[in-house]
Amino acid sequence: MTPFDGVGIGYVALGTHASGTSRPTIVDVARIAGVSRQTVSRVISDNPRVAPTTRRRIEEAIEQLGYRPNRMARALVTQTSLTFGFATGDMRDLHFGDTCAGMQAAAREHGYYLVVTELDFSDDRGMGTLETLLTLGVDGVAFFPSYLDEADIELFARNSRRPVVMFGRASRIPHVVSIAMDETRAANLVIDHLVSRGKSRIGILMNEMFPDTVLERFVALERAITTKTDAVGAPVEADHPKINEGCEAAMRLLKSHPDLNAIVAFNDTMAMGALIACLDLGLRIPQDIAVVGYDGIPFGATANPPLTTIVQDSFGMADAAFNALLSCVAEGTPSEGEVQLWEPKLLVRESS
Amino acid sequence: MTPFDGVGIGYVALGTHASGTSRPTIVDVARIAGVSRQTVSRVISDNPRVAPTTRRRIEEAIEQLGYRPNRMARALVTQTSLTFGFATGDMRDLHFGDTCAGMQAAAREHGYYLVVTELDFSDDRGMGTLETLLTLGVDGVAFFPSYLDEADIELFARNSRRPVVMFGRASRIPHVVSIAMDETRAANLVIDHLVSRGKSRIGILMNEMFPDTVLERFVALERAITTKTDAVGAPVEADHPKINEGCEAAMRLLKSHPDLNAIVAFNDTMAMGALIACLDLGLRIPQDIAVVGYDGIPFGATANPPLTTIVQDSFGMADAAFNALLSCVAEGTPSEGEVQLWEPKLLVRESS
DNA sequence: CGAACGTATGTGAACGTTCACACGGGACCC
DNA sequence: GGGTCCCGTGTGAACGTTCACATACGTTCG
Repeated sequence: MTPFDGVGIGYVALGTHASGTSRPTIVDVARIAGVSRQTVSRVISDNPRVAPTTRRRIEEAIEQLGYRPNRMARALVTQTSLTFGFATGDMRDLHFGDTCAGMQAAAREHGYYLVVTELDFSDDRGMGTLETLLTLGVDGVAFFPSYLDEADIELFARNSRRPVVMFGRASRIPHVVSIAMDETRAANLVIDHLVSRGKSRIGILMNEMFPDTVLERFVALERAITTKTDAVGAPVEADHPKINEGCEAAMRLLKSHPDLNAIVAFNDTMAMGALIACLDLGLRIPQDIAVVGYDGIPFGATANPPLTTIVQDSFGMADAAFNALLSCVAEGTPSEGEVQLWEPKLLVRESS
Repeated sequence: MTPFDGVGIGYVALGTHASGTSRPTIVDVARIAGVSRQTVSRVISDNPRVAPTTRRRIEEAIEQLGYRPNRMARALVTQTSLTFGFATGDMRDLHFGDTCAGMQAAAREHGYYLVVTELDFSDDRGMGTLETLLTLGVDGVAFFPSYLDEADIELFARNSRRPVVMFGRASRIPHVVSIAMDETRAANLVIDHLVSRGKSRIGILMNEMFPDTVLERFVALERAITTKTDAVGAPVEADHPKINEGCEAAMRLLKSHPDLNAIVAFNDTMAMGALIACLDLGLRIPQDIAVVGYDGIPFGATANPPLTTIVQDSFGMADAAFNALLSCVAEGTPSEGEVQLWEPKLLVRESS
């Protein structure tokens, strides 16, 4: 059928992989090249102290055997794996995706490797996953804290004895570098913009998950609303940060507060749900009601109408996270923690 | 400032992590519990052959030290890491995201661990990344082949000596399980539907990347069009599978073929770009032109108008991939390869 | 009552690599 | 010509764990 039929060179006739035959080791290479393991080790770690002819012979042996050094064995002795871990709440959230891509790119550039995993909240709110990452031998961890609170994170940073970077919350936690958007600034951008459009009866759609992370955004928005409009605080509905739930939450919000003329959502996904709800209710966007989201995901541009949103430089923040991990590895983690605050931008489209 | 100020118990006054102090090992636990390493080893691997009192003493020592077994050391001797690797072209593609989430869920359920990475195409079309995954010690690999061709994949499967699952291409490659949607069936669903709507002048928007993967979809569509309409083949434009590029490709397509009354795009993201292009050109959707995508991403529902799309059960396919890896580990990889063909569904919305 | 067995625990070796150090030989210098 | 140095290479130990086997001590049974 395929051009590959009957190839299977080197396999026993069992019909399955000859899994007993394991990969070649450094000793195999050494034997073929007629040198000791250490000399091979020097070649694969680019140590210049090897004679050119020997080096060539070893390289040929490596090529011939298809040898690749075993990272685990190497990590076991060096206590260093050139691997960072990245943990996120939901791989499918595009904001996480951008961050992940940014870290991948930075890692690649520096010869590092990135291991990505989803936090399992049921395992001690996610702590279990982080711990497991460590046992995999990563040199440092960056993560979105999701359900973890400050005490969890500090405990983890202390026990891990590895650099730890946290995204999305601006808390100064010992031994932890946190990288977050300036929520106060973002809230001011949003509310100033809405007020300038004549919208001052503003409702909020929040994420019901990740209480501590969400709180910063919510508090900042409420404060901005109280400061810049006649209202004291704002009505809020919380739900999952997905389209359908965003739609339902917006429905509830508009039912209980029919006088609203603007909705700010926790993220673009919820905001797009809110757009659907508003159109369903026969409201014109933005004349009757304005909708604003957070994150700047590309699909916001295809929404009906295209969505106004707070854009954060996820890619740049990820790059910063990687470099923070790297410099912690080199110079040690700052014991008092460190907070990097990133500037948000408001991307005005037709929904406001 | 925070309630955690001045905690730093156990840290030296250098202002940085005491990175010299490494994590506790099995020997530390053994010493504290007054037993040998092997007895501790038995406890952490749930071996029943340990006296209850001893077990409790050891468990206390583990708790007290915060001991976690080192996966790498364990993998080094067992040659088994309970970890599978997953490699994808673009973390941000939602179709990949669903697959990744599905594998994570399955892995979790079986006590396995999943390591996710993006393929670095510049490193031997992605082979480098796959090889690196292996050196990390995974027990098997699932991946989207992207730029890899059949020869690459077969070579990798042969050299890896580990189970390999490939997504998205229905090729029977020795030692490889491939899991793919039935492209012929999908193409027939799309074209039948369009024809039934009176659309028979159909253009195609393809992904310019990943030639071999894209080819199956393209060939299936062209064959269906030739079979079911008067046309012989269909005009096609290729570009990156993103919104902007989808929009531009659609513009080019409609400029060179103004008579088209339907566009089928490689994925929903491109299709949503096509929607924008059509609206820009003043075409009514679906009256003047119908648009159909592939993948069934949730944002399709928020597009203007909501997008008709081919839905594949990414989550289920991911689950199947995990189980295939698991059974290969247990029973050996089938030497002739195996193809799992999954049934697509057509989700009709307002764009067609 | 001694052999046979079972149960709880310990010991040496191994996994694949690097580190610290040792070794032999040639070049250089006084 | 002997000391010093550098260069290329090799050796034993170590990383943290499990495996295969050994040991010590009961208990059971003919």
